[in-house]
Amino acid sequence: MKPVKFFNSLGRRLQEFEPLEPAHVRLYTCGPTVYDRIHIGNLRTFIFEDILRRTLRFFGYRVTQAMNLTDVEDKIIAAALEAEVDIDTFTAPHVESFFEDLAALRVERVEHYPRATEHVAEMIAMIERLLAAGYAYRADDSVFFRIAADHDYGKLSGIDLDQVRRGQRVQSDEYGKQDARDFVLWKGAKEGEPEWPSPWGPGRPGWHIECSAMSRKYLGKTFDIHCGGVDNLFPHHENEIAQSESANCCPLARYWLHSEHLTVDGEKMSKSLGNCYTLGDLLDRGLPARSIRYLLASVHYRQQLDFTFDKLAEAGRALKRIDDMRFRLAHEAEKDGDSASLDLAASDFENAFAEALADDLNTAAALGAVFTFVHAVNGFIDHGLPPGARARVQAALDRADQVLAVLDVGEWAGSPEAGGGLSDAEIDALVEARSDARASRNFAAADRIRDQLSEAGVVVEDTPHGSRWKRA
RNA sequence: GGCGACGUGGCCAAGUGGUAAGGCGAGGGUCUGCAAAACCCUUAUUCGCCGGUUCGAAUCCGGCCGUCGCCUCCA
Repeated sequence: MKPVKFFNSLGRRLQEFEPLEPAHVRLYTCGPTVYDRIHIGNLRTFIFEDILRRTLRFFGYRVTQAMNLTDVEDKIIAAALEAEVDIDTFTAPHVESFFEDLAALRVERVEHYPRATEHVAEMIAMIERLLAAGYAYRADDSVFFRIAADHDYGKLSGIDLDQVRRGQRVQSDEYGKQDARDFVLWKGAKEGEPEWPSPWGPGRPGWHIECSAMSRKYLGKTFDIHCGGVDNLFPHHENEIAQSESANCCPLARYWLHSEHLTVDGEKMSKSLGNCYTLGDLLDRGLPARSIRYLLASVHYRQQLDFTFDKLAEAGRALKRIDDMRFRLAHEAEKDGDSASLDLAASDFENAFAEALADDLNTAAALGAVFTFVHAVNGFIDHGLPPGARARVQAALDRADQVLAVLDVGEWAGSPEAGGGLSDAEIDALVEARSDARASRNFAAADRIRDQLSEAGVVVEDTPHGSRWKRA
C-alpha cells in the first residue's frame, strides 16, 4: 500500500495518511440540504469526494463512507410551509434529483446516506450528554452549546471569536442565548414548524448536531477523514468538533479535507447573478456529462475553479484526444513493435499516475500523465504495435479510470441520436459503397456519400489500410 | 478589522531548492484523388514587482502591487 499524503486543514499541513484501522478508511462527507436542485458548485465537491473515495480504494483501502442528507432546516421549513406540504413531501423530489445528478456524473453510491429526520433520537442523546457535562445549557425552550466551556474551540478554522466582527446575523438570532458566540443545538418548537418531542419540550435539532450524531452512529466516535466545502470549515465543522469532542471525549476526525469553491465567469455563484447552474441546466444545453466531470475533476481540489462554457468545450476536446487514440488503437493491427518499450511506457504512466494521486489528490498532474501516455501510444500506433499492446494499454487506462471515471467514453451514456438514426450496418454499407466508388475513381459519388454520412454525424477516415468511421 | 488562498506561455493548468508536465489555441508538416479526421513537430532562458538567503529559487525569507474566499444561510 503506497503512502498517500493529504493536506489536513486541521493543522494546515501536508500529512502522510494513516487510517485508524489498517486498510480500512472511515470517511464522512457533508451532504446536501435537500431544498432545491443542487448546483455545479455542489457537484464539484461531490466529485472531489468521489475521487477521494476511489483513490483510497485504488491504493487498496476498504472505504466506509457516510454522507448525510439534511432534510430539516430553516429553508426547507419555510419552503414547505409556502408550498403547503409537509417537509417529507417537499424534500422527496430533491432527494431524488440529487441521486440522479450524482449518477449522471458517475459519482459512486456510498455506504450510508443518513437523513437528519431519522436520527433525531441520536441527536437528543448527544445533546443530553453535552448538558450533563456542562457544555450546553437551556434557554427558553432551546439548548445552546457553551463555547466558553470548550477551551480549544477554533482549532480547525483558527478563528478567534473575540476578534470576529459582530455581524448582523449574530445580533438577530431569534433564540435567546447567554453569549453571542454560542450556537444552537436544539430549537424550541414554533407554531407551524415540524417538531419532535424531547426532554426540553417539542422542537427540532440545530444544523450542526446532525452531522455529529450521524457520523458517530455510522463511523464511530473517531474516524479517519471528514470532508466538505471550504465554506463549511467555519462554523459548521468547527462546531461539529466542539460538539463531538465535548460529548465523546476523543477526537472527531483525524484528517479534514476541504474543497475550494467553484466560481462562474469569475464570480461567485448566486441566484441574483443568474449564474447558478444545475446539472440539468447544462445537460439541457446539450453539454455532455462526461465533459462536466472532466472539467470539475481537472483542477486540484484546493484550487478555486472558474467555470466557463469555453472551458467545458475545451474539456470535451481534450477528451476527444483520448478517444481518438483509443479508436486508432482498436483499428490498428498488432505486428512487430518493441514490446519492452511499450511496456515501459505503460508502467511509467502507471507510476506517474499513482504518484500524482498519492500527492494530495493531484488530479491535474494525473491527467498530465494520461496525456503523456496517449502521446506515447500514438507513437506506437504510427510506428508499429507490438503483440499484446492493445491489452496492455487498455489495462493501464482501465486502472486509471477506476479513479477518474472519465477516460472510457463507452461507460458514458452516449447520445443515441448520434448517427442520424443510421444503424452501424447501414453506415458500414455506405462506407463500403464509398470505398467502391473511390476504387473506381468515381470521386463525385464517393464525396456525395461522405457528405451524407457527415450530415448524419458520422466521420469517415481514410487510412492506408482502408476507410473507417466513427460517430462524431 | 480578523483569518486564509492565489498571481506560471494567447487561454487553462501541474510543478515547495537543481535548472519550466499536460490540455486547448496558433503556426508548420505527414497522410489523402481532394478533403476531412488523425498523427507528428514547433510555440515561456522564464514563473506579478522589488530586495534578500543560497553554488543554485517559479519554488525559502522580507516588502510592495493585484485578484479571490471565509468571518455563524452557503459545497
